[in-house]
Amino acid sequence: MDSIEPTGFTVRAALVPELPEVEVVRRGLAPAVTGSLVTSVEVRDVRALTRHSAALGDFERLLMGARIAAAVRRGKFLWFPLSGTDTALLSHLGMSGQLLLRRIDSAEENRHTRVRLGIEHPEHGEFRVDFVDQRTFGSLAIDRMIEVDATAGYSSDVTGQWARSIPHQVAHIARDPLDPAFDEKGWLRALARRTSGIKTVLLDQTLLSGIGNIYADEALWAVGMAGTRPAASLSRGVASNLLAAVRIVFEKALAEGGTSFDAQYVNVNGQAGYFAHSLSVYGRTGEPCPRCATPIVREPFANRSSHRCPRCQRR
DNA sequence: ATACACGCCTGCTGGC
DNA sequence: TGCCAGCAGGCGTGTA
Repeated sequence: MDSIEPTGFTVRAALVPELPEVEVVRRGLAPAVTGSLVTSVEVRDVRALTRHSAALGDFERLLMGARIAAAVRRGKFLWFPLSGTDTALLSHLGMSGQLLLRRIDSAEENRHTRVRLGIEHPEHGEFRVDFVDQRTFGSLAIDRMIEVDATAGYSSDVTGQWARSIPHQVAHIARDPLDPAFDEKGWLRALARRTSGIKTVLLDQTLLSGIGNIYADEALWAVGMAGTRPAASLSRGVASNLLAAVRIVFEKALAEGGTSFDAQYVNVNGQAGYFAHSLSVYGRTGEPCPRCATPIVREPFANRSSHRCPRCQRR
């Protein structure tokens, strides 16, 4: 599925969705779903609802006939508040999830479609939204919104009433580094208390959200730091530089991901869900470091992998 | 409070 | 040719 050009730095692949990918999905869906009525709900695989609590009621019944008020994201969580209720349609794409917007009469089919929604927008007309997920780590749910203190903060790209509440399941997730209200000083203080490696801390969604294995490796390469370095050993200045690198990596990926309505239909490969990535170390084992040409190494890390330039990122 | 192992899941790849 | 181990890895849970 993933294809990597052997001589270049650009990867066109359906990699694990992290913050930029989820934000591209959000931007792609927002114009069609905002203000739309949910006209049909088809659950093809109940495993796609593992995040849904039956105690709240039946997923289909709660969603059918609802009107979507907004498309909101924090970190890798994306949700759609439902007008006139204290609930939202919540999504997490997991490892391989996609939310694909199609014309209602589109012939596009995917064998991993787990949930299909029909929606009707008052101006743009009818669409369907397919939740496609090969590895089924992703999930949809109807979740109750809980009020949040203005100072406790909340999410990105939201104004007005939707900034006052957050799905229950997202309450423990920290703001992401693109959120203007992200608490950088608080993050720096948290770093100083951590004995584990900086990469582990970057991946901790309760401290700072949106980073996964790919962008953690990329940001660490950008600042020339090994992920095993104890988090508490970073000076405030170095930690700030690392955070800046995370933001740059994210912004770059966002720019490459496309932000248009049409991006949901067709992308660079003509296959929705794919994404162009310019990666320096992730998945480039044995290839030359873009900075010093030393071969990139892959190392075991917490039951997965880390990619690192052994020269630029000395332990 | 913090740290870390584990299970969940499908499809592809490489070695024998 | 077939079989199987290994890999991709986010997140919630459980344990120390």
